[in-house]
Amino acid sequence: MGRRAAELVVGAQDAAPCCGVITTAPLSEADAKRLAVILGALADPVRLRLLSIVAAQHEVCSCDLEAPLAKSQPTISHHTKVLAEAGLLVGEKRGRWVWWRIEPARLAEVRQALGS
Amino acid sequence: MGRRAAELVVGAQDAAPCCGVITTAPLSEADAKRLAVILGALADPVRLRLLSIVAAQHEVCSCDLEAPLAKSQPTISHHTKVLAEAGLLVGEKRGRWVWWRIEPARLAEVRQALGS
DNA sequence: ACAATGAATCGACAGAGTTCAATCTATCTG
DNA sequence: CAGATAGATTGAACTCTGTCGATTCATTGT
Repeated sequence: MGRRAAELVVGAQDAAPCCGVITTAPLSEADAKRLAVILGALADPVRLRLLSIVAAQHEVCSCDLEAPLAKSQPTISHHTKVLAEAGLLVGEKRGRWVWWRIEPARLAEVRQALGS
Repeated sequence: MGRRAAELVVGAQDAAPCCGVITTAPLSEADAKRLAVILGALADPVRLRLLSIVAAQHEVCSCDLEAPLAKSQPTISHHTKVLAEAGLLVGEKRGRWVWWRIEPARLAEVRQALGS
């Protein structure tokens, strides 16, 4: 490996299309479950604020989230993991740091699933 | 009271404007908490399917939800209550039955909170 | 190689959420 | 009024989730 900082995308998802529109036709159990996981990732005050902080700054280091969210390092790590697994956040490891950014397409999918 | 079936709206909410847009600026703790409650109401496979069934039929009786969702009567009652308290569902009691319908404005609020 | 540092993982614990049987309440029908 | 029925409430069992201290892993700089 070179000395150059590796650019490694963390938490990249298949980005499954995910689910139908709930106001159009009855959801299948599988679609409902998939959508519920994503909405579950959003349904937490700390994660919502985390997302909003990242969105406001375009890109944020994990280390810069502990203070504004007033949570411990393991807790921040847990929340970023949940959001990344839901495809809402993408992390890029640069050296010792992980930089996070929003995945706008995923958020758009959720909005669409919630009725065009 | 007359013999006529009372038309009583169940679970009507203040319909608080609820929250800012998460992709615009950091959310306050209060806004994050409010939005998390609504998203939490959505973050369940049974409730998502319940919503989609109601939306597809415009209006549905509680009694007609047990079979398609394969849940007990108390469980259905619990879920409709959660959704009504979140302002996503509105119930109208007519005689022995409660008829539920979607509150599209609330769903629109959630979509807006999730980005433009 | 070694010390320092940012992040992930593990283990434990408290609090919240889902589910259903049993029960209670309200309403309709005979 | 009595019986039947739709829905709400209660209580208990079980699972899931958020949180953090301690630890481990990965990377950087000396």
